[in-house]
Amino acid sequence: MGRGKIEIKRIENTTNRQVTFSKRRAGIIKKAKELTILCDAHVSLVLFSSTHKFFEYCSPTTTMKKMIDRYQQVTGTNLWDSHYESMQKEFNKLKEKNERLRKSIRQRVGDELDELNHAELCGLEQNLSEALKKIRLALDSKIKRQIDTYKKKIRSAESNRNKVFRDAQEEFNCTFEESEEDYESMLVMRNGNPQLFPIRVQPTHPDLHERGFGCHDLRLG
Amino acid sequence: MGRGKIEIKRIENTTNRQVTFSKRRAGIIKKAKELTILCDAHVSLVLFSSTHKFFEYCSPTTTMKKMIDRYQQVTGTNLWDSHYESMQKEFNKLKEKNERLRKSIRQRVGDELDELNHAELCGLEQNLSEALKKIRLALDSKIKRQIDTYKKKIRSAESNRNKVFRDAQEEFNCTFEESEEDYESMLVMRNGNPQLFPIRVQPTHPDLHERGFGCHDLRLG
DNA sequence: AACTATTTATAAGA
DNA sequence: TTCTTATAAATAGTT
Repeated sequence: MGRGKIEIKRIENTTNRQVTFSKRRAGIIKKAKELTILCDAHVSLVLFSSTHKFFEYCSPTTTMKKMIDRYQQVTGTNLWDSHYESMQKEFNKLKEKNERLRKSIRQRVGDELDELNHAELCGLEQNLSEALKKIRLALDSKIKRQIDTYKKKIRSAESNRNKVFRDAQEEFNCTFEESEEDYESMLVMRNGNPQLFPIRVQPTHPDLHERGFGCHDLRLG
Repeated sequence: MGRGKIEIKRIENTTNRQVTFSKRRAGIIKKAKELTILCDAHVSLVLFSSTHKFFEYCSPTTTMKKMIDRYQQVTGTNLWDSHYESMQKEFNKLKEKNERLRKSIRQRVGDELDELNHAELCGLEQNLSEALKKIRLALDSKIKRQIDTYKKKIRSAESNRNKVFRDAQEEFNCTFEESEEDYESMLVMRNGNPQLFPIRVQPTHPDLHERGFGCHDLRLG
């Protein structure tokens, strides 16, 4: 379309090439606009000239980003992933580690033991039984500390009672009879429920089975 | 350019619109190709029809990814960032989960128990003691199965020995004296080391302490 | 950048 | 969809 027919091959004359680029660039962008309007289409067009000048057109009904997202959905390529390959790798490594940890916990809960060989099973048994010892020691010392704390509190309450008792005797200038029953009922009134801190005798507490442990979510997320 | 001039506005007739899209799509892609060749340009063109059909053209001298990368460089927009951010979030979530799992394992090994309250400690104790029961059951049944297997092998070896013995008697047409010592030594020779499969008597195996379990890498990676 | 002869694209019809 | 063809539009070469 012009004064003469041209062959479609690289225009060697630089000036001529640039002029043609200018003309045809305007032409193709006009075509893109018309296609957008006439046919209700979404068009994105990116141009770089041989001199690295940049031009673009994108249908006003969309954005470049949306077009690229759609492009990826449709073509199945994932340009983001290749761009962040190293991060993706780290992500997958972490996922794998996560799964191994979950598996380890599952085995420590007593599931999926089939996958372990004899030595591993022995190791696991040994490991758990030692952990159990530690946990029982920790539990015992915790309870002892708690008992000590309350013994102290009781002693302090007792001495306070004695003081009040003496003050009362002084106040009324007489002597009260002191019975064990009075003492017990007094303590109960002070501390509320006297059963608040039961002492652990059995190593197991079935009522606590579902609390805190044994309810880990072992799915991958 | 056609039998009649048309106004540039949406073609309401659906069929007509699709036909026009087809024709003009071919036209614009041809123009893109020509621009690429004539002017040594880089062109990328993405099209979606009103019926969501996808078409593309990209100069063979480049790729869609390169064009998008260049586009971002030139425009200064960073389309990757939003993707990067969401990925980073996911990554951190995964890391947190990972740390929680590691802590759980550390507590199941008997470390960092201070951070647990009384109820949690009881729960953990309960949980581990039940797991230990399961593991011991699994270990016992594994050993039983192994013993059975070797009993069978021994029986089979024994019957084979008897057969050989009879064959030999037949062969030489005479009777051999059969002693327990011969039998034992024969078995030893057949099976190699007769101590290969020691039977587990004690529930713990201190020599296996460091094998397979108890050596988890609990650092974050 | 403008002009214009010509080629090319395509609207409408088959 | 594809082909045909009259006509509109794009543009090569020129000014």
